[in-house]
Amino acid sequence: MFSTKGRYALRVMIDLAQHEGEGNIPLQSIADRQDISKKYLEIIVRELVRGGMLSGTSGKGGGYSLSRPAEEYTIGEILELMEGTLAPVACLEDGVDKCPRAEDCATLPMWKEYYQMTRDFFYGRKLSELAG
Amino acid sequence: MFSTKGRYALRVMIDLAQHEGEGNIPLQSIADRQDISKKYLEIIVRELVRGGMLSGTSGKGGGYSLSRPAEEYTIGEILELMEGTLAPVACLEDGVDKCPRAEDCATLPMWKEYYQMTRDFFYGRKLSELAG
DNA sequence: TATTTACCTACCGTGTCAATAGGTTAATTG
DNA sequence: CAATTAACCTATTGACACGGTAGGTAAATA
Repeated sequence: MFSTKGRYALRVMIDLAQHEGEGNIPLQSIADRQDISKKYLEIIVRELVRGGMLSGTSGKGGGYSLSRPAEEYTIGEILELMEGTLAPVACLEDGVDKCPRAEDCATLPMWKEYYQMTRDFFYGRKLSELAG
Repeated sequence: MFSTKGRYALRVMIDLAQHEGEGNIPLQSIADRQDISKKYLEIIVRELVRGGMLSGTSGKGGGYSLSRPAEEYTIGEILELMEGTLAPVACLEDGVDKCPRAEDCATLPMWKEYYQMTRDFFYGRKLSELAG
């Protein structure tokens, strides 16, 4: 189950995409539109900045703006940044099979297939599609 | 991310499917083969029994056995029983849209599509496929 | 200089996860 | 009947993440 962190991050990104070209967007206005506590959004936005998704400008006239055009973001990269991974099970994280039972695990192939399907799904969707 | 509860339950079900027709299988033997604490498996197995997946018999010669032939189980129903839901976001649980923003939510259609894909994936797989 | 806004650290209550401990009930076997 | 086997039940624990709040500092503009 995706956490609110991932879902809110997506909504912030969509909101910014919908205001593309309008310069810096103050977090307060995003919080108002999305009806999410600004304080909580600060945490989410900070991670987005650190992940290179957004850039923030301080001071009067400041706010946040997308680092790239909205068409150049995939939903997958945003979700993966916030959730840490899209893997359905821990033994698939990092692409490394660390489980000692991996060789004869009856379920691993299924998990791998599902993981691939999930990545295809979310990396195949652009931010601009959801914002439009 | 699927919890160990769901993953262990799957392994128990597969183990039982692999010993189909051998009568009651004591939990201890499953725990040994799967290298999982029997104590912890008790919790998982209890839920499987309550969900109608297994039946347990007490006493000497007792143990657990599948309630139906292995071909008649889907992976989806097992996972859903243990995890509560396969929904990727809370607002899709129970099939009820309780979110007040549902009407103009930019992400809801995507979550619905992913949910459907997930259900198709796991309900399209039989226990007997993984056990064989 | 005052205002605006991002940025930072810390904290907290709740809940779930994964697991352990220690017992009681039920059924079979000798 | 007694002993054994195995399911069944209740309670507890430590660790951790989630969702959110509080209060402050730094930077940039008017």
